Amino acid sequence: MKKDISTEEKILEAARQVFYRKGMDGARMQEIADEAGINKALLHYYFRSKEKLFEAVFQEVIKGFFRSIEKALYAELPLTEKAEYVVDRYITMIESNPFVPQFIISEINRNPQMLRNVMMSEKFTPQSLVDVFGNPDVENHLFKFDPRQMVISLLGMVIFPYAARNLIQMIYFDGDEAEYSKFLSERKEFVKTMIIKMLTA
Amino acid sequence: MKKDISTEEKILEAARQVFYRKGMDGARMQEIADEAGINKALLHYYFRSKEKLFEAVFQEVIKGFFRSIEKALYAELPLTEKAEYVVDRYITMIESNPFVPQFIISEINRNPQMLRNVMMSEKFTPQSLVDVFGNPDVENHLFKFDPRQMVISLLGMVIFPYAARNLIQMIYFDGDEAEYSKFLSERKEFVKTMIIKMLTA
DNA sequence: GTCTATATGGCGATAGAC
DNA sequence: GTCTATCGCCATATAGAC
Repeated sequence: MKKDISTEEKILEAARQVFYRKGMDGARMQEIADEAGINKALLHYYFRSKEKLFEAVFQEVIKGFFRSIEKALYAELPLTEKAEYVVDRYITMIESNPFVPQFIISEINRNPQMLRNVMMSEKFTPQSLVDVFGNPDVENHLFKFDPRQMVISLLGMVIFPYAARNLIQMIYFDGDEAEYSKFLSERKEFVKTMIIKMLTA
Repeated sequence: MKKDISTEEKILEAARQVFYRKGMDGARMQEIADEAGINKALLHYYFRSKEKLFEAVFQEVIKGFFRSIEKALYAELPLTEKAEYVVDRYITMIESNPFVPQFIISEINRNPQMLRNVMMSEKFTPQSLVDVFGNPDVENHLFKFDPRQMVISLLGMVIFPYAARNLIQMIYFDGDEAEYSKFLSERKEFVKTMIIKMLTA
């Protein structure tokens, strides 16, 4: 049934856009319907309720987010190169979904149980990112720190500029969108350089 | 009029708590009234509308956030020590308001204009944090990078663990709150060390 | 200033025709 | 599967007594 899939996809795509902008509580079913070019009642036909629709979108986003960097984590590379590779993949991925970080951070608190469910349903192995920095087969000076400190730092450096985009853009770039985009495009190189510095004596 | 101030303060405090947990759209005036131990109608007596009440809370939070680190920025210290001092102050401040980062990130998108207004009404000089790293009177190897790259990195490393607390806690700490708190308490030292590494050859 | 009671509008959800 | 019409509730906001 081509028609079915097409409509369901249209709804999910529209819902994603609206939920990105407004969040679960701020979003309106009418707005999603308009965005999808269909009637409001159809949303309830495909997904029973707003809550269910949101869960479907949230699951989809979370899954995509984690899967997209999994490959980089298992690459057979020495520590520093692997770290560079991870940063590269991560930023590239966010660049193509720039609203995801803020969306996730905003919605996490609303229903932590939902996040747990998504994590369970898929077999996420986030430990592997820790392994990248916890691997002791390379000379480095991080032993006195929990390797997760490095992981969180990497994630913070990569994600924060997107999660807090509007704030940063206004404060440090006078609201100039183009200038901030340029800044972000130069950031990949900077973060790579800094991660390597952090990993070496 | 002691009574007036007391009630208004009670409302603001209650509103802050509820808005932290639920956000602007998720919050209910009834819940704020209950939290403040007063009647719902009183909220409208003191603040005309939910929107106005939220703006008052948001302004207050933003102002407090920026002011609290301003002192550290003007300290007369050499680059590395100043950077350490800033990190220290920042984390200490967030530790006493751990829900603020996520709150700000979540609400920024809703109404960027409001943020602009707050920035205008106060005379924020965020440039000073850039000056910390842009100061060329110290030997360092950052010249080929925009000093704002350092600023955003520092902020990301400091803020991200709080903004994405629930997510990180679940993924990397198996949901163990105590363990994550311990992790955070060790983080101040880690970030300081890393910032210094990033600033030196 | 603070309360109770009520108006008003909007939103999620459903009924039912096609 | 898709639409129009409508229900029923709930949240913001106001009226008005005290």
